[in-house]
Amino acid sequence: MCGRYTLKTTPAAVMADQFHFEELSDLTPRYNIAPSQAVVSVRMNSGSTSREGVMLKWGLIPFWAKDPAMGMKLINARAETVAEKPSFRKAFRQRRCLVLADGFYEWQKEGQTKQPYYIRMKDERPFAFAGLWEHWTDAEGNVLETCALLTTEPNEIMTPIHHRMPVILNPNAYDPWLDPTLHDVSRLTTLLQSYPAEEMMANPVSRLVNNARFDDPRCIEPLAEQEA
DNA sequence: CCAGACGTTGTT
DNA sequence: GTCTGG
DNA sequence: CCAGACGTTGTT
DNA sequence: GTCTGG
Repeated sequence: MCGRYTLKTTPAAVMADQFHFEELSDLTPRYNIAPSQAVVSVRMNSGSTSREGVMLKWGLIPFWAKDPAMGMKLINARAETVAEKPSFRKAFRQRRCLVLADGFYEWQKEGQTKQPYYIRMKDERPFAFAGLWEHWTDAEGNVLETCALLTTEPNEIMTPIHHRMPVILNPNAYDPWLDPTLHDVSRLTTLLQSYPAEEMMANPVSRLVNNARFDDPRCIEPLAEQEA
């Protein structure tokens, strides 16, 4: 699954260039992005063909939910079942998005303890998780825009670490994934592959990352295997 | 008909 | 909102 | 995802 | 054990 990630060396202009959305102003480097926080995403402008950058709260609240606490559970959606699940299917059909990142963490179980790993591209390029977004209105009429990240089978680099991994979209999948007129489930599902392991690298990191309040470059410092 | 769930990961 | 279970 | 709280009465 | 907060 994916429950923490980074978005660090990403000046707004570079992100706008790579992902083609109107520039967001306040991009500060992040080393420990956690559920419930505002995350940088890209979606289609409603009623137009252009992309827009938007901050979404991580943890999807279905539009029909009575209690927004539901969002604390729905941080991930399984790619294999997302088209049918009541909590996700409408968003899967109508509200797909990119969530921008340049690395993510997974915890490997070692007996009673867990070792965090940091996973990123070998060339350090930012990438896009496949996401869904939703809007929810409370009793006072305040609107919350929330999102969830899709997960899939692990690739060769992830298999020793964890049995799920986030869906990282191939750049040529951005357009169809974001296209609100595309509703063909099999075409959409085809986009949700495990990203090629050859382009990725993983290394153990300090347990400092465990604490979501610790948002610091030390989260991603490689740890030698023997001291892991 | 109404009531209650609606999710993932991981654990057993 | 929509489906399942009673 | 992990960390940390999980309670009341009464005081400041 | 389970829920909330980050």
